[in-house]
Amino acid sequence: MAQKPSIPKGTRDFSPEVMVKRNYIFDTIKSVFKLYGFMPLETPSMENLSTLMGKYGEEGDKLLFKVLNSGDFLSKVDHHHLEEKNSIKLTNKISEKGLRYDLTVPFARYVVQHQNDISFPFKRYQIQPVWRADRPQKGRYREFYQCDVDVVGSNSLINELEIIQIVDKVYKRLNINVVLKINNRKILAGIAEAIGQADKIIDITVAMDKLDKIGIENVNKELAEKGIDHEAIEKLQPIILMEGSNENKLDVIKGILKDSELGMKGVEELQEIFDYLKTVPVDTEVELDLTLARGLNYYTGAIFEVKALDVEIGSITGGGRYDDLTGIFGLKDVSGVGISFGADRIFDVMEQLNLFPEETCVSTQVMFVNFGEKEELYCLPLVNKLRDAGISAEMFPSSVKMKKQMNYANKKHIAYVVMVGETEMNEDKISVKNMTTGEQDLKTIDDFIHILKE
RNA sequence: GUGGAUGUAGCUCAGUUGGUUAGAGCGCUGGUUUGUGGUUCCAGAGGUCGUCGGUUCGAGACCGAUCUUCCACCCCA
Repeated sequence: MAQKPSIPKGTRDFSPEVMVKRNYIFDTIKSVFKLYGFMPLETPSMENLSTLMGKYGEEGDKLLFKVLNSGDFLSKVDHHHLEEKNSIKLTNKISEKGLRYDLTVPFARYVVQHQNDISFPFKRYQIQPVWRADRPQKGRYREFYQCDVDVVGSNSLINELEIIQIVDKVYKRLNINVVLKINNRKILAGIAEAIGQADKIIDITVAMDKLDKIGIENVNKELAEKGIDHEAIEKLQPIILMEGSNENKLDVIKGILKDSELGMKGVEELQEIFDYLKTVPVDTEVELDLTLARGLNYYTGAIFEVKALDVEIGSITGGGRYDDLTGIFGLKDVSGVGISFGADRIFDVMEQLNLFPEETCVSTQVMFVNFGEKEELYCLPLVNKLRDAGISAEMFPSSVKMKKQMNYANKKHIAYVVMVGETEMNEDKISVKNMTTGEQDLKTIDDFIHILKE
């Protein structure tokens, strides 16, 4: 017991039962992505640290998993670096690779690296694990899967519309009730400008974003702690607490931002997206939330976040537009917009609400009981016949007690058990037992296949 | 990274102010039934009490360290 093996903190094994359900999520998401013309892409788990560092803010750098260099890496390090015991400086000397933190930055790197082979707009989806050296909590893991869709090389807000449609369709297919919150980084910047605190945009928006969680008093307290003066906080109140329809909010914010060129640009963008939205059926509620702030380190336009309505779990999907992500890697004027579905949290939501369809836990449809050598030889071709007909079937691999074989079938939720002994072989028929009703009757293999194919 | 809780059989949990061979339910194995699972009844296996160290005549209970899981902050999917 003491030597029981284990896995690192915040990582998980996925049992077959769980994998079937996870694949259901991945397949559903993938099918929607394909419907909108996105193509698959994969990038390595490891990137050069130079690609990753500085893209997620100071906090992000700390949460990067770094990979130690191979070989005798310490021998090349200067003595004074070792004696200094400065972890950050030393890290630069002994590690040059890191595990990816998200899929967006590696994607931007890919686009820049392969710019001559790509024709724009470039639409890709990517479903892979990412790693964060965060302290784990419920719904928060150190290794988790993201399902990203992005379009780069197009400024059109039709792309934003498509992202919203994808969110709508994915959650409709998964049967999860959600609200899609939308905001615009330019509006946030405009607000900061309008209250005379343009340089404090990050502090202001991060505090505003916590409204739902900590309430208005605490938001104001945090703003004051960050050095925002009373007058500015006062001006912010009507914005933070703004209610009403999207149109109303847009009208009000338009008035507030009328002197901010950038802010007005954001208002226009949102207006255009809402206009586009009127042309297609989208059932998901799209709510303009002026306190929404995400990915401020690289988003420049729209910001999206999706929350499940029936479960308390934080956001299950997030994204936005980034105008200059490829610029960091030397490719200017390539704007992108994308969104990321958090598969692990979606899983938790579906598990809690019992939304996985029954079929997802069914593996084998038909099991043949094994009665012995003679029967085995007789049944093997029959099992194969079922498989050829596209029916998943298996024969119990040894002629152990029947109770054990039945038990196996029962636990695996196998729908039918076929029994072929001496009597059946003489008649050239099989006994088929329906495991849900308990009914059992004698028929030919062809009749059985015919029934199953209906 | 900071602060706080937690850890006893495969699972969910009991275990009184430190005191003999640590319990229950579910699950598992076998039998009741040598061609019938999911329901009954009977029997059985399984724990160096997260790990390491300390206090004590004696520790599952107390102390320290470490790990896990969870919660808050930070940030985020």
